[in-house]
Amino acid sequence: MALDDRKLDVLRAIVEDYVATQEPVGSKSLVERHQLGVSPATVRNDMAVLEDEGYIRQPHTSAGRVPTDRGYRLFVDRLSTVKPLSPAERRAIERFLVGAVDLDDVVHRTVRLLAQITRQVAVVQYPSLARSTVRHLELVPISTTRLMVVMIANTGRVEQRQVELPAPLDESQVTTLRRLTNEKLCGSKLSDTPPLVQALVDEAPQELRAATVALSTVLLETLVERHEERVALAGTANLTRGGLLDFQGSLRPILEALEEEVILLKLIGEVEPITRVRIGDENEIDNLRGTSIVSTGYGPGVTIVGGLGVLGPTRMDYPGTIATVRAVARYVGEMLAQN
Amino acid sequence: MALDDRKLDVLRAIVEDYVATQEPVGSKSLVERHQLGVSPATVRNDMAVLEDEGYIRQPHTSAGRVPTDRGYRLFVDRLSTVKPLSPAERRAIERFLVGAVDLDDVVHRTVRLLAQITRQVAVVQYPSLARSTVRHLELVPISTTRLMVVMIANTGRVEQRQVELPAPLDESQVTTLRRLTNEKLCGSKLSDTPPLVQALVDEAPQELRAATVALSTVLLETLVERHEERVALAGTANLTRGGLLDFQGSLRPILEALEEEVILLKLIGEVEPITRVRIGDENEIDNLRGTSIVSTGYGPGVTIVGGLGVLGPTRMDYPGTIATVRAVARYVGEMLAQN
DNA sequence: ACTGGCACTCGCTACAGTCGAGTGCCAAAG
DNA sequence: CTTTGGCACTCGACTGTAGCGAGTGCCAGT
Repeated sequence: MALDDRKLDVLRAIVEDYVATQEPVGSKSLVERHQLGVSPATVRNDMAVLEDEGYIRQPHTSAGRVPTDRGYRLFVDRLSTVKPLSPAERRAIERFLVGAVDLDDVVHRTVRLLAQITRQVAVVQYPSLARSTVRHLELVPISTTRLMVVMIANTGRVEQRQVELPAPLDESQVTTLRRLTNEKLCGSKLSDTPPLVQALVDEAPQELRAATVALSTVLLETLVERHEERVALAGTANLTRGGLLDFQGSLRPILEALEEEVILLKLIGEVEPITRVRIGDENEIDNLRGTSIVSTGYGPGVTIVGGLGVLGPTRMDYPGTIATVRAVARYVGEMLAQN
Repeated sequence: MALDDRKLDVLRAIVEDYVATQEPVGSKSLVERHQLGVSPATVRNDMAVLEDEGYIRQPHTSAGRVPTDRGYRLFVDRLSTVKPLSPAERRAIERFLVGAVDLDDVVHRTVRLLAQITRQVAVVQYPSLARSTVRHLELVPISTTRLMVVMIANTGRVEQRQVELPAPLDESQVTTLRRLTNEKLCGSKLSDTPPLVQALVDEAPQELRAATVALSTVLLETLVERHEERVALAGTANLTRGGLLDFQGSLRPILEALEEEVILLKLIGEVEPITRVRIGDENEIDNLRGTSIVSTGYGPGVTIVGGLGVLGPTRMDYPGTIATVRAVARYVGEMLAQN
């Protein structure tokens, strides 16, 4: 049976009430709180249909109805209207982000801000190295056989790593090496570096050949393969809101999942600027079924350099959360564009 | 009334049993599990005294006894013997830390290791900048009026910050400025830099005067005053062990406290190599009364460059935790000494 | 197609009763 | 003076019963 407009209205009302009260909602209280223009009995019939179709369910035989993941999905896709942020919220975002002093600062402020406004767990990915270009490579001698390589990306990220040289280099050799690497790599996207690094080795003068080999290993390993991506997390305390009613009582698996950077990256490591909503079981991570995740990409201008998002109970205020996540992503993009 | 040896034995037995079972311990089960050589009635008398003195208490009138903070304190100070780590644990520590590739890596591995072994929340402070010396200062031109300052400390930490110049500088001027700053600051302790930075400004050639002023502001602000200290955290999921029996049911305040870097620093920002144990109410942070914290300093050789520690329920295995924290600190020190 | 009425379900709360671990006290023994 | 066995008492945990009420499904009537 198809769902007519009124049934959709009923579903919307159920979602809204349940999100607000956190209690299963019955037919009577529904008609009281919303102008549906029909009697409780009619609503009950509609509810029976909605339940048959899998959009809502009863926790116990004689209790009210609760939306299912499928119900939330329908709500998000077709029933909710975007809720614009209040001017106060906009101002709060701006005030909070202005004054950030370096990339670390921007990311930390953003993640805290997001957690605070949405009152949920917030995750922000650092600008992805894969999508950055090399601004400068610095080689700092630590001893005659040891260099510290510092890479500065155009997104403001700075990565460092030590490299053990097979043979000692003197000051002028380091200078040459520094010039060569910078000439070769500056301005290129990190994901494009492997062939360039190889060319660097091939073209190096004989005396620097061994050193460039060592250097190239470290460059490839650190900048392309390894932990490459970083994330910041905030607002875990918000998981305890709703006194363990959400998350069926056990925060354990959620906290465990949140400790894994890899998992966080999967959640919010967006490539597209699209805002994505994952509801309950739609989630790929087993530990996080039972939670919903709203994520989006951000970046200066139209290009995307990283993702951010929030995680909360499936019973969350989707319109509000989506609006906030988008707004914060836009502001962060503007912040980055200024550098 | 003074506590004779047997009363101390009884206290020790109570602490051990309670830590193991997590249930109030009664006189009968005590004599069953320990060879005290006396009857339950005698133990009861001793318990009454211990309770008068404030070392133990009854949750309910007709329940067994539970140690108080004061009881744990006495236990830690006088009754517990250091529990040496098993060879397996030692090997696990070594295996886990070997292969760390840069400072970030060392810190992350350490904090996860600590959380895993103790099965509690672990906190590790990055080597304090105040206790580091400057190894190198790099100035990277981003535009003609903008520099990125990258400071590399001897502990491996790298901090960066952008500085807006009052007037454009050309390449050679930047080189001069770089040479001057490095000559002045390299090798000196960060806490000693303020006068040196001032001298740098005073001695700068006329044409670079304005630039050094801008630079000095940023240097002082970033490297000395600002977020200077960083910490890593892991194992929050361990808070949920013991199914909310610890922490009287609410993780909220604890998670909130753990989100504040300032608070974490207070907890483990040790200056001395002494291992410190804070039990329950001894804690200065209100949100964390009800938890215990074991912390110690670490560093290469005898000097201390940072702190690390764990946080758990007052009902924790103190001897084991203390031994682990110390061992991990020692290994981290050795790792750092190798750089 | 909608509505009012009605019987039914079932979780929640309150209350009473039982059980048992553990205590405090006391008088007797060492 | 310390230790011990005995004993009455306390009180939380658990169990079973009963009443309440929100909510449902169904059905007959409009």
